[in-house]
Amino acid sequence: MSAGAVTIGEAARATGVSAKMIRYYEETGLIAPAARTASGYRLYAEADLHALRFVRRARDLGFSVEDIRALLALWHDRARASAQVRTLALSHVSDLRRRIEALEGMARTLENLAAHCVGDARPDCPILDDLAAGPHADS
Amino acid sequence: MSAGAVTIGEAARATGVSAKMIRYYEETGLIAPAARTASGYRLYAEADLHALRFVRRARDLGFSVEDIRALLALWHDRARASAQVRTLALSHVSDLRRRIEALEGMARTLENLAAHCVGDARPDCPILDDLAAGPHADS
DNA sequence: CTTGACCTTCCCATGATGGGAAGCCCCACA
DNA sequence: TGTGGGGCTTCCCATCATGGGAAGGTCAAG
Repeated sequence: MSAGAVTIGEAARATGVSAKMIRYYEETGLIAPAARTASGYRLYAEADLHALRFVRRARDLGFSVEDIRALLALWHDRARASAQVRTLALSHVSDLRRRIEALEGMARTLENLAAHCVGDARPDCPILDDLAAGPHADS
Repeated sequence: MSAGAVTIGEAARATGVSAKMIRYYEETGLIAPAARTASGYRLYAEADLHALRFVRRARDLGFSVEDIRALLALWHDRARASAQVRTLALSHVSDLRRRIEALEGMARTLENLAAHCVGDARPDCPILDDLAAGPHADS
């Protein structure tokens, strides 16, 4: 099949995962230790690149490295139940939704405050007034 | 006026900022070094607590410590233009909105994938298939 | 005077990433 | 055959905001 193994720089270019991160993933056991040349260079075969692309895609979807560890295990487990994958994905979605709500709350509050701030050369500013009032119950 | 100064633990309780963080904020110059008792205990007067509550509120609204540094400066500057505060706040809002959009994209993608995954005992799983396909253009 | 709760400083860890130094390796070209 | 430049190796450090914990001093109540 294809030419065979490539070095870490080419693997990085081919997968969108930086060489730094490839080494880090190896060090933390997320991916298997790469094969090495006689002189110690890491070598990546097509299957390794495939795994790296998997990791990259999962990172793009916001999964933590720990989550990806689980996803990779499921990927490699041909006897997995798709329910497990689905559960993992949906629990990540609720996490995302929770974070989105938190950020939404902040954005809404700030937009409200900004809407009441004339924003001219005068010093009067409801935004600072709000901050100065300290921690709020919410919104 | 009020009873005077309190120790760091009471300040933490009174402001919702942990003692650890209070020391950190002092170390990094976000807040002024606290007064000290003869034996070296930090002491916080009402004005200090006010500043800490300001910081806490700003953190709750997602401002970075660096942003808060600017906000505190504006707060203390009685000649400030409210426009400056407003600009800072709105730029933070766009940052929040950008992050929200990124998370939304992830959540939507995962929900789509999950919707196509039967999630039973069988191994077939569009979620893993997607991940295995590697980095995507988007959505 | 003891006890327990508090304070001090100092160091370490997190998660995922990048920066950079020192030193080895490999290929192409002269 | 020698050399230059680019790529590889490992190792250490920084980020950002936060917490944990150890070793040791302090304070107030009993």
